[in-house]
Amino acid sequence: MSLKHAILVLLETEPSSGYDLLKHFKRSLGYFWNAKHQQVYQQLKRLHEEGLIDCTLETQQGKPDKKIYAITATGIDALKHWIASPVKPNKINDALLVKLYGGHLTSDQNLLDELDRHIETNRRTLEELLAIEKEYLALPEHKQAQYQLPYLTLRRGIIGEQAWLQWAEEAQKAIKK
Amino acid sequence: MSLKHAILVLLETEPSSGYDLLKHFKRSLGYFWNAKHQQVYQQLKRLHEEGLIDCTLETQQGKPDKKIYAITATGIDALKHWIASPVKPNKINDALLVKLYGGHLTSDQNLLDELDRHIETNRRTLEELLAIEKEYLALPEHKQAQYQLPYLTLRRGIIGEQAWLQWAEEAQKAIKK
DNA sequence: CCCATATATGCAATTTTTTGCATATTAGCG
DNA sequence: CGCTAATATGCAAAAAATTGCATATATGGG
Repeated sequence: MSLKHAILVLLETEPSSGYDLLKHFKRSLGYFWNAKHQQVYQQLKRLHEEGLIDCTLETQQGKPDKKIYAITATGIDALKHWIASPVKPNKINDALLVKLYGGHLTSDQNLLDELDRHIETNRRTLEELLAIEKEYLALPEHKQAQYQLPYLTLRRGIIGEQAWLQWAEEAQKAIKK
Repeated sequence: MSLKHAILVLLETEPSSGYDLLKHFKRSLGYFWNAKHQQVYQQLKRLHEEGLIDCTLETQQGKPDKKIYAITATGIDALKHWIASPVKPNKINDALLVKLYGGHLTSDQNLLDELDRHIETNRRTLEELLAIEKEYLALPEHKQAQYQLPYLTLRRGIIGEQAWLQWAEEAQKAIKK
């Protein structure tokens, strides 16, 4: 269960509301950690009960009220502890590959269409990542050094997407024969 | 929930016991679909109740009895239906990257050790995949054509692992400065 | 002989995730 | 004025995954 820790990592950087976190899960953390809004709100509630995070109500004008969560000292301890211990290797469950594996049960056209859809998505993701990289590379050196580790996760996203697209092209050609 | 479909895909190729399937989940399907034994047995039970698979008890000598499951006509229909409809894009939850993202809370050495561990694992996986590829490429052409689609999933594994290792090297260098 | 490993399956409880529903405000568009 | 989208949060139920425990046989090594 690292959703918990993913949230703590984000809150350690900056106090945020659930909604803010969700935006992060769609952006910076998004390519390597996914969470739905219900999951985030539930987890925040639990983390609050466990005393790992604080909560302050912020009234806004023009917008609904926000609950701003901040990590507590206990929370930082828990996070440090988690970070210091080995993480389990990443579990992969890729339905597209299951589909391809059993692809003889459908038409090549269906497989190609499916591939196209995913290529579209992945291409867009790659573009977003490259745009963020560009921003990063435009930062002064000390800022770059500061964000070195998050940048490495970005690199993982970029390299991963590029490899995926390379594979997809290969797969297209093979199916088209 | 594609564990269900992953199992059906495997059973469509060949009737198997839960234990057999588990071995597949550790091998051929293993790099893109993971399942624990309890999950497989539970799912088999459910699929049987739903009438998507048949079950025959096979008594063995020297070994415990086996339940051999085979896909039914209804099962094949369900599978074809699933394969014909678009799959959801793959959800990624990578704890290693969360850890790296919050890596300033621990020592560089800890991060490097962690990376080493994962590199070790991924390198071994890549080797296994390359060994399987070698076998595939040694097959006569008509056999290769027959296994074209599973081969593409293997290629995905290979390309993915290579890219991961490439990234890991980059990350190592960056952390070592 | 004991122990570990491989074969083979499963229940029960807990935890986590997903799905469906629900609400309230403000801004902008036609 | 009604519609949609963005902002902001949540409950409840169902489904899925994980964890812990449990069992039974056979083989091979020390």
